[in-house]
Amino acid sequence: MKIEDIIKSTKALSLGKRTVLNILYTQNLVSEKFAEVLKPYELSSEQYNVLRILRGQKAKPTNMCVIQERMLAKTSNTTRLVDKLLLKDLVTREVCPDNRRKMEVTITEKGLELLEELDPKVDHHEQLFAQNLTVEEQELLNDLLERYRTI
Amino acid sequence: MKIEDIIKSTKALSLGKRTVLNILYTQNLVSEKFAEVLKPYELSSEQYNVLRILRGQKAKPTNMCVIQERMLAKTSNTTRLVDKLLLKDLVTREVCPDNRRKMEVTITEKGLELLEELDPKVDHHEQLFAQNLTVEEQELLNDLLERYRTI
DNA sequence: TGTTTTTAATTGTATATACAAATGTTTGTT
DNA sequence: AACAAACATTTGTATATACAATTAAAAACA
Repeated sequence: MKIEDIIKSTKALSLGKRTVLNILYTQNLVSEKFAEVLKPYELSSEQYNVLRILRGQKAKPTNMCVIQERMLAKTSNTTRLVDKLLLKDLVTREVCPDNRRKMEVTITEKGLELLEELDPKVDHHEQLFAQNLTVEEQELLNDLLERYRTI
Repeated sequence: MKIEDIIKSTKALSLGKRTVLNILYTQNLVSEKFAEVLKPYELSSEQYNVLRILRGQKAKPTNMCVIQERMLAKTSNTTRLVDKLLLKDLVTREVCPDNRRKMEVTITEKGLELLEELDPKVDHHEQLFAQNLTVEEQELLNDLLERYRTI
């Protein structure tokens, strides 16, 4: 569906505006579908993202600021996200012995198991959209986005 | 910058995952820059979006549900957004005389003036990104996104 | 050593989003 | 007319984001 029809615009949009709106709307749709995938597990996409980062660290303890810099949205609030994960026993948090300002966050066995259970569902979500384009088209889309966002 | 470098991924990502992350990250960046444009006017992007929709209605009174369906994020809370705009005298809200369930929201002169002042700054924001691609590439990007999100 | 600066994380406040429930109005049905 | 169903909006609660302020520890330095 064309973006003009989606926002029911009365007049034609400039190319620049159309591109911005298309990116915003596509992201909305992808995020919405992803939230549906996570919903049965009572996990928000931001919480999932933190777990994913912790697993990427090979389950080594990870500081708050490392988590923050690896998150897509340079969020302000890693503390409160980790709080939520702690309540569910998906991570542990301890004061770093070398530097007592830092916290060491580690994914638990339970957290790893949850991610493993989610892996195929996350793959499926990605394929839901990817299947609409050929491999070449996907590569092209990635390339265009990467160049588009260069400031 | 490649998406792998941005999230500092230790291992290579699948094409499907890369595309999802690229869309999420690009939208984040575009939205972040847009928030900067609006900040001096103490307007959030969602509030701007409501004003834009009301102007698109040629300043005719518009129901809450019409506003809602035209918003990119099928948000739950048009009421509270309109509340904020009311406080700033950018819109008016009255009970619809034909159907007392409905509300008629109208952009004020002050709201229209604010949008006019913003127009060139919004255009500039769009161009900031658009200038990185040729017209043909932008058309291609729009086309790929549109097809990608088809469920 | 004592003071200042920087760093890491947390907390507070305002705003926005998701979802469910509630309110009030209109429409449809018997 | 009385009751049920549908509709339009609002409200409540939990979560997330943006930004500023605060706390505590470490590093720099006079």
